[in-house]
Amino acid sequence: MSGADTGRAPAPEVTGRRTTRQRSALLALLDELDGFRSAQDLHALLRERGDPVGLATVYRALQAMVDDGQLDVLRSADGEAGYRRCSPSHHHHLVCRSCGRTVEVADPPVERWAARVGAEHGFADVQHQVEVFGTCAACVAARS
Amino acid sequence: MSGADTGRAPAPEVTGRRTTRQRSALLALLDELDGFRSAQDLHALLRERGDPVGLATVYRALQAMVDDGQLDVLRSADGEAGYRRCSPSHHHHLVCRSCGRTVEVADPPVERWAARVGAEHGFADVQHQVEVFGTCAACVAARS
DNA sequence: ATGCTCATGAGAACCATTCTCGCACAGCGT
DNA sequence: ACGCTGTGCGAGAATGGTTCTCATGAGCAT
Ligand SMILES: [Zn+2]
Ligand SMILES: [Zn+2]
Ligand SMILES: [Zn+2]
Ligand SMILES: [Zn+2]
Repeated sequence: MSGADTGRAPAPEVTGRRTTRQRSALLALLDELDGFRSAQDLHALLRERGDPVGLATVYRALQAMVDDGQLDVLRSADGEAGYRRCSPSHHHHLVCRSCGRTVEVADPPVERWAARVGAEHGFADVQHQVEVFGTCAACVAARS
Repeated sequence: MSGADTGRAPAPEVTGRRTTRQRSALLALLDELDGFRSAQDLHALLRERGDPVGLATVYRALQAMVDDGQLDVLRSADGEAGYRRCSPSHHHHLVCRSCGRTVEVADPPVERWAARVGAEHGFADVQHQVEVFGTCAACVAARS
C-alpha cells in the first residue's frame, strides 16, 4: 500500500534476526491489514492464505517484532493481545470498536498533560498509555 | 481522599445483589488497600485474614462490582487484571510502578482532547483509556 | 418460619500464551 | 558450491489466569 518495499528490503533492519519464509509472510500480512489483530487471528489468516506457520512461531515472531519496535501491542478488555504494524515514533491510537480500523494520533498536548500530571504529584520517569475507542463514520453509516 | 464518602454508604447501591459475608469481606479488604491488586492476590489475602472465600467467588464478586461501577480494572502488560476501589465518577490513574501507590486524576482537558480527537476523525461514541505510570517521590527517595 | 432464588465453592474446563526439544535451514567462511 | 553452526521452526505439552458446572447453602420477601 505504501509501495517501495516489495523487492529487496530497503532498510537493512539491523535487528540480528534471520529472514525466514515464516517471518516474511507474517510481516507481509501485517502490512495488508488495518486494525489490531490477535496472534490467533494472524495464525489462521496465514493458514488460509496457504502460508502455514506454526502457532508458536507466530507468537515468537510477533514478540521479536515488538521488541524491535516494528509493531504495536494493545491488550483488549478480555486479555487478548492485538498486534499492528505501526510507525516507530511515539503515538497513540483511535480504534473503531466495530470494524477495528485504526488511526494513529500524535498530539503534543496530551504528552505534556501526562508529563505535567506526573510532575505535579512528584512522580519521576513518567510514562503513559492512551487509547481512544469509538465507532468510525463508515460503521455508523452501515448501522443504517 | 476526595472526602465525602467514607461513612455509611450514601447511595443505597440499588444493585440488586445480595449481601453475603464473602462480598462484605472482599469490599472491606479493598477499602483498606491502596494500589491495584489481582484477583489471585485478593483471594490469598482473604484467606490469610481468616475470611476464606472461594476463588471463583472472588472473580464473580469482582466482576459484579466492576459492572456496578464500584471498582476500577486495569490490565497489566502480562494480561493479569488488577482491581481497585475507586470513586464512581470518571477519572484516570497515576500509578507508581515501584510500590503500586495510586493517585486518581480527573482533568477536563484530557477529556476534551479525547473527544476532539474522535470527532475530528468522524468517530462516534468516543471512549478512552488513559493511565499514567511513574515512580513516586517516596520510591525515588528510597532508591538512595 | 417457609420458600423461592441467587450465591457459593471445589474442581474441571477453557484458552491464550509459553515452553520443550529434536530437526531444518539461513548465513557465513572457505 | 560446500559444509558448519547456531538460530529458527513446529507439534504437542505445560502453564496459569479466568470461567463454567452443579450440587449445596444462605439472603430476603412474605
Ligand atoms: Zn469502523
Ligand atoms: Zn503519548
Ligand atoms: Zn512508589
Ligand atoms: Zn477520561
